[in-house]
Amino acid sequence: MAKDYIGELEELVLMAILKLGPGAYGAAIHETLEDAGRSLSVGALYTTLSRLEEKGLVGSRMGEPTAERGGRAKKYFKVQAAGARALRAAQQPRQRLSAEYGIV
Amino acid sequence: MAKDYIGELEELVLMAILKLGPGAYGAAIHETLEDAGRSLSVGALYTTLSRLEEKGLVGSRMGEPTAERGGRAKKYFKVQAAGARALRAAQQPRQRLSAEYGIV
DNA sequence: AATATGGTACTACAATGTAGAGGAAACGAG
DNA sequence: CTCGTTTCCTCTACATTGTAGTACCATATT
Repeated sequence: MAKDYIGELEELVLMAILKLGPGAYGAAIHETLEDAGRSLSVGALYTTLSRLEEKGLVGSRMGEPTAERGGRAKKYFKVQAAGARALRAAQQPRQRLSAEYGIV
Repeated sequence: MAKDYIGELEELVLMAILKLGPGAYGAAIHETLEDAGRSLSVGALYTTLSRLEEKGLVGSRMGEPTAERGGRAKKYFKVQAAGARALRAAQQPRQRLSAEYGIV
């Protein structure tokens, strides 16, 4: 694994998926991030999701269309083992640095 | 302030400077990051430092040459108020997301 | 059938991350 | 006093991530 660092957004997206659990699909993830204070466009999110999927950090499955107005099929995402690992790896240096003066 | 997100490396560099305090110069920062488990080339570090300086997140001053073998003048960096703010801003969404399932 | 709604995909460009090679300055040994 | 060694900074070029806008699709309402 030559390159194992993920970016800032990628990290947040992974966390949002974990938080949402089984109900993690695009729009919900977007809302979660906005609520957390990280504003971004919907397009930016899907691009990031695609890249995470390419790298094997998240997996996805298409859901059934719901009976709501505009109920298009949702794409549900979940964090793979490799994704959880990448998340931990991303957080480690920060923890080591912050531990010493408590800025976390 | 249209764009106020900083990247993963930028964040770590800011933290390393804070940790080192007055003794924060290139090589020391590099060593600190390596020790924290974030390996990177020296070139990558200086590029990042320049960009942080351009953005006004860090300031710098040239030191006096020391009396060591090869004791060339060092460039000392410090985190500006805007840098500390950016650091906090970068950490906020992560905290809000992680608070709920404790992955931090 | 037309439009509103909730959702995903594509495209193109900006910002960050990355490393390598290349100076510049100071010291010690000859 | 000049040469190699050490320490440190700068420049260049390219890869990866971040960003938003726009297009697109399917269903429900009217």
